[in-house]
Amino acid sequence: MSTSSRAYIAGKLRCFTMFADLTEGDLATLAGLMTFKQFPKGSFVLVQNAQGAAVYFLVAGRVKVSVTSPVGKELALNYLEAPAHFGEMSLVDAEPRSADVIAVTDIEAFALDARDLSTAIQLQPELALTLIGTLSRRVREMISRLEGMAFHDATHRIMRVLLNVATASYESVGVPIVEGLTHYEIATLAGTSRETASRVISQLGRDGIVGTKGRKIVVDLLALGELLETD
Amino acid sequence: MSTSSRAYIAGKLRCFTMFADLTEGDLATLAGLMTFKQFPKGSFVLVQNAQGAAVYFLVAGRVKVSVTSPVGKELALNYLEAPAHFGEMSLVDAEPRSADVIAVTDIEAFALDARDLSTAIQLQPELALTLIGTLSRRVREMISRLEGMAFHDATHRIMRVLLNVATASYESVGVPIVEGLTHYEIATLAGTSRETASRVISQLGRDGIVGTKGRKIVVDLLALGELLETD
DNA sequence: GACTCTCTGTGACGTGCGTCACGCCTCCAC
DNA sequence: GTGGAGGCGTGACGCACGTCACAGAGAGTC
Repeated sequence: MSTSSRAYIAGKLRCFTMFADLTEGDLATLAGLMTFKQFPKGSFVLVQNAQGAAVYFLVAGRVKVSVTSPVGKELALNYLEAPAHFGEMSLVDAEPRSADVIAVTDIEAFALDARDLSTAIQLQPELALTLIGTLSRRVREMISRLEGMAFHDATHRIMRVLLNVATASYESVGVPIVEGLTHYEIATLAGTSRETASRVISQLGRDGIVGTKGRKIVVDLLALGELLETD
Repeated sequence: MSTSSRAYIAGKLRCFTMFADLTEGDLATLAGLMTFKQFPKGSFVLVQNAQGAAVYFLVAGRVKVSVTSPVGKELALNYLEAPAHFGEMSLVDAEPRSADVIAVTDIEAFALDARDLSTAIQLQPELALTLIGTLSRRVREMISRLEGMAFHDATHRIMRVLLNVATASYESVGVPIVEGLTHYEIATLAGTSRETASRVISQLGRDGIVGTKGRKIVVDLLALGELLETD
């Protein structure tokens, strides 16, 4: 790999907080372990049940993590935005990939092979802790999704999805809005059908909890939050 | 802590493969970081939403990991048998416990506080990898549970629970049997009601897929496995 | 053995929501 | 603009399963 592309990788890696405090030299070495990859919008970055043992550090774009049933039903596990990493589960065990990762936009990522993980961890022990942290967060998320499926009805789950997405949007952009997600995608996040998602959203509109401007949903965070408390 | 109790801890820790190759000295140091705890059958080892930042190394007994809804419905996430560890999710982030851990039998465990984690990892870097491995496995399990809830009906999920438990029993004892679990507990593992679990099990009995001897269920692994394939 | 407590089996009933069906929007391409 | 494809809204129907209810079986205690 050329020195200049290493410098390019190194620059991108700085965006990850876990690498922010590395020396130039260490960062360059780390960069040398990684390979740069690009995927067009819509392509599969990882596919469920395939072999593969590499973490991906997403530096540009947006991906969807999801699983699909034999009969074609889809359940979305997560949407990730750069900077983020995924695929870390294959690092230690040799199990096949447990979900699809699909590029929602054109994306750029760096891949770190499992074989180089221990080298990377020696360079930056913090990496191990970051991975543990990410995995912990994921287990927590999964538990709360599972609780949702086991304890709450579809209506409730749709509302929770809207609240989460709108809250995230409020925190990053300042507006509590859901956009760029179709009703189908909202449904896959809630583990229910497109029709049910549509019905719930219409009803929330009628109740004045959300406003639907064209294909965007503006959420009254307080009202929706309250509604979710009291059921 | 006395030298003798350290030796006792060290002995118990040897049972964990990740500590098997440590020198006596390192193991003793590690043992010095841990505290020994006992809990009687039925008691709560960890409680959901409580603060707490320690991993527990279970050296004797059996625990149940579960979450409970506000209205008292229960969803079992896992049953763990010594040697196993739990509570590792609180090590890195400061989030409250995301599930209850309840002693199913009298248990003994060693607790390692999060503050001592980096010391422990320096002593035995393998520990970090083990934690990553455990967490990965848990994420996988959660994903597959979630798929179950989203894609399959209650009948199917009950059958899957029976198959898993019986298979585990077959591998450890040589007999494909489900025992020590009530129908209620099976239901909480499948995320359904006690009545549904009962009905499914009776029906499987009538179909000759399982035999119910008293309060034990003997499973025809092949037949049940086939039944789960073809739906 | 008798008593008690928990566990199990099964009927009846109601309903949430998945599915099918179909017409109307919205957005983009040209 | 016009056309087409995908997204959305809503009615109708059916059934899986949660819930209530109660009787019978097992297992542990005295």
